[in-house]
Amino acid sequence: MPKKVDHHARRTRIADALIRVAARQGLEAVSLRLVAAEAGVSTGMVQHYFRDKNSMMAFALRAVAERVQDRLERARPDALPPKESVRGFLMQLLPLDTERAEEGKAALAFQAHAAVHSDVAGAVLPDPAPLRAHIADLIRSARAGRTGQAGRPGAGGKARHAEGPDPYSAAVGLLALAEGLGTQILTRECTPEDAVAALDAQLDTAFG
Amino acid sequence: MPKKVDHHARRTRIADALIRVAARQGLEAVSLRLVAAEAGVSTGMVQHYFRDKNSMMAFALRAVAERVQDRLERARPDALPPKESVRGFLMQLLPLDTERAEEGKAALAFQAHAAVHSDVAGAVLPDPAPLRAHIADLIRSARAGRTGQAGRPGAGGKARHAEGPDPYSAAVGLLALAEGLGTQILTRECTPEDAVAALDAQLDTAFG
DNA sequence: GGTTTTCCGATGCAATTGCAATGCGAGTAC
DNA sequence: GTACTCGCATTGCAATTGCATCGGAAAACC
Repeated sequence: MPKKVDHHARRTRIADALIRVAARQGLEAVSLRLVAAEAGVSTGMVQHYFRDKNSMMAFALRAVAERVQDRLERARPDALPPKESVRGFLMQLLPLDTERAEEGKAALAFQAHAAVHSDVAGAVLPDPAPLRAHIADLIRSARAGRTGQAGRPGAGGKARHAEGPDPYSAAVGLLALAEGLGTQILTRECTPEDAVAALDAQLDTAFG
Repeated sequence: MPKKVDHHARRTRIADALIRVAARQGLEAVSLRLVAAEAGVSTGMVQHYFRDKNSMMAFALRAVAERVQDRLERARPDALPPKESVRGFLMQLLPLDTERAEEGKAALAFQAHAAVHSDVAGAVLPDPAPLRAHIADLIRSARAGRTGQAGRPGAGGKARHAEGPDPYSAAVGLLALAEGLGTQILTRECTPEDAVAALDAQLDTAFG
């Protein structure tokens, strides 16, 4: 048997180059040759690891999604009170530094791509439900804590009192809000300060 | 002097074709020939009305923005109570029917484009501040009304009591939320029902 | 050490791209 | 009626695109 190479590593390296190009010049500028040049490899190698451009795009799409997911995992300080924990999550979704801005631009480009090519997106993108459920649980536990009951994030028990919106709707809203604020920051429709203020305001109401 | 034609109408017709192509296949698929074919004209005519592809894209970018703006103007029922008025606005931003879904896909594609080519976007996109200010005023007037004072939407007076988040942050949040929910609907991350529920929940808290 | 199988660089090709150049027809001003 | 100018269709071209093909080189297994 011949040379043993880490296929996944090679593919990821190429996908990273693709993401960089997409973040800098948009998906329209993504071509086999340009991606290969950005990755510092030959176009032949790109062809070797991806049967065609579409599969390369699909892999990169998954790669951005995983990158975001990874950052969320890393920023999971379960020791903090629920509200601060959720705030930590959502802040990670805002493009507040150059690294996340680049990532956000790539993610935005891929969102547009996914909206049009829903077939590849559906097969590759992760299910957003678990994250929503986790945040909803944190909201529930925070409210339970405020009324004296011990919060049990995993139990999914229903709070009796309604001192705020339905936790699930609040979770969906918080995530969508972070995403919307993120794209508005990227398109300069919104300053980072206003975005953080709006997010904090929404956090305050969601947690009662 | 020769034939007299409505330049703006021609350009708009071409831009509409571009938007249709972008909504169906994404901005990557936009080419002079395809847009011309979609518009039912020759590529020569497209070249006649747009010096190059970039200026055509810029014009189309402005066209989508104006289309959204027009729908918002049309859906401005000032007779309704403030909360319902704002709800009417925000609902128009959600892609709940096929027409708005198509428009939303095009808008999403252009957002990604604008995030990367901020120069053209900045020169062409409208200022989001007036809309935010209007919504913030509606929030203020609704709260004033609830404490017995007459609401004066244009006055911008500051409410003394804090029975909710800062109106400006609430307005920024509501608009960003609608945008985020809209893209999540388009990417199938979120059902329309969940989106409407999340939006209504947020409306309830914003208006106290 | 030979074999074999994977890796991947190089080249070629048909299709498509944005755009320039050319030409002409039609309609208006005179 | 004539001339002139704008409106636009056609054609051509260099560059780029995605992809197929070929060839060699390097490494693991016998």
